[in-house]
Amino acid sequence: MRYKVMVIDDEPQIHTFIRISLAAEGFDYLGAGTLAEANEHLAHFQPHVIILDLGLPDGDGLSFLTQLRQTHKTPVLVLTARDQEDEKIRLLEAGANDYLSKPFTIRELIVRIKVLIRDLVSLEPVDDRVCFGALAMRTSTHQFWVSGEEVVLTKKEFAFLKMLLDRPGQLVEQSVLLREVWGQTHVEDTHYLRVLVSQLRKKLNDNADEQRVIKTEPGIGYRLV
Amino acid sequence: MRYKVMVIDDEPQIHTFIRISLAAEGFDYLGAGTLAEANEHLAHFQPHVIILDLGLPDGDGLSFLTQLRQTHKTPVLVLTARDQEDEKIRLLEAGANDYLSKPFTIRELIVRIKVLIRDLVSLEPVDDRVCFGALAMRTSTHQFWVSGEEVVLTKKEFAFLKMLLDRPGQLVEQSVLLREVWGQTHVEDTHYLRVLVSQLRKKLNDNADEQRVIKTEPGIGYRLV
DNA sequence: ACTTCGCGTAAAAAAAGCGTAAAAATCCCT
DNA sequence: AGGGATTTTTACGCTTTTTTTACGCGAAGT
Repeated sequence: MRYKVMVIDDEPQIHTFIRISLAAEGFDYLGAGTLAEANEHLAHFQPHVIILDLGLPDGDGLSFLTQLRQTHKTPVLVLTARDQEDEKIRLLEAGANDYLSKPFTIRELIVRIKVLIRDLVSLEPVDDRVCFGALAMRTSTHQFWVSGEEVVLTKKEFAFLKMLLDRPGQLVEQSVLLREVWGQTHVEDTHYLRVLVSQLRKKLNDNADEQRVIKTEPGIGYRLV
Repeated sequence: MRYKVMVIDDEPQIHTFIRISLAAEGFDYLGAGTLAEANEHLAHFQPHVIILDLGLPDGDGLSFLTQLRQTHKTPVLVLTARDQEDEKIRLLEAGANDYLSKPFTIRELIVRIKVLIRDLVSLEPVDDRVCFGALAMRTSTHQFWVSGEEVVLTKKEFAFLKMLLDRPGQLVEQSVLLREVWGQTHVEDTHYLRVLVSQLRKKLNDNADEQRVIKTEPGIGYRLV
């Protein structure tokens, strides 16, 4: 199992340092120079750990973190130039899992990454099957079942249902679904959701009146019941 | 749920500081001055988190940690006087989950304890149900109940009731409600409130004269009773 | 006693939101 | 490069929600 570490920083030097050290430890490296790029990588490669440097050109690290935590629990280690206590506390409370202020040694960074993987990543279940009522899903093989019958889903359909199944019974907001499935640029295109849900319900035979599995909360989002 | 934090240190001053701060956060404090004492507590009280200062009179912290990890996975935060990198790395690799070198502020210690609890101890999902009298509401699923019966609410109705339920029994001003539910542009459209409350009372059967749950404070706002 | 103010209610009008179908564009294979 | 599957766009009917409007009532003030 190779773990993927995403590094978000705008200094190429830092990237070089970290990349070499990560490789030496057997980790895969994913580089991002901007938050936009980071969001791209997040959707495509699903990193196991994120190293986030503050003070990026295209946005504020704290709000990136807050937004990330709405959908992901990926461990985040924050790097910062200033050693300011208030900031430290705000970030940790917003969901950061560790914090390192410059200057730091690369050795310490690597050890802390390894601690995050040891404590938070490697204990996740190996069998990634998720169930809810008559629905079942396995991410690793991209399979989906309704009452034991396999149903073939498209990429978007799968991503949508995964969002709901990862939060069984909970309401997931439209904007969250749109951002996760279609990307930041389509957070307001709610008609995508309507078309997809309609299609999905046809596939799942989920039109038995008033007892739908995918429940619409008008104006807010969807949830499973 | 009260979390138990064990502090292992031989300086009484540190104990005092930490004990007071832990109490303020709602955590239970367990003090140990020696490793022998720590082992006692461990067996009897099963703490959720351990704060371990190095350089204790009766033994070496590293071997304590190594031994602990053979049987327990209780999160450990290590405190140390020296900021020596080799030691840091050795400890983290031996199973410590976080590390803080002196001098540190008590605030940072507390925040890091809270992070350990959040990330490693309290993995159970939180139930965000809020109750007041016969009313109950769960934000995460957007559900609402009156005397156990679910009542379906619209977006505005839900937002309005959430404002009142978040401040149980307290008076909430009209302008506050309007700003929160309808936005800054409608802070003076008090007729919105009247229409919505009327409709809401119908839904909640809240017209039993003079004993309404949603109480009007004429000219000021609303509150729950 | 009359006016004024704010509240509650009802009903109509407007807006927003949903589900569906089908066409157009795009993607992704071989 | 072709062709089927997928995604995006577009349009429309329909329901629900929100906003507007109107009116009656009672309390407080003049």
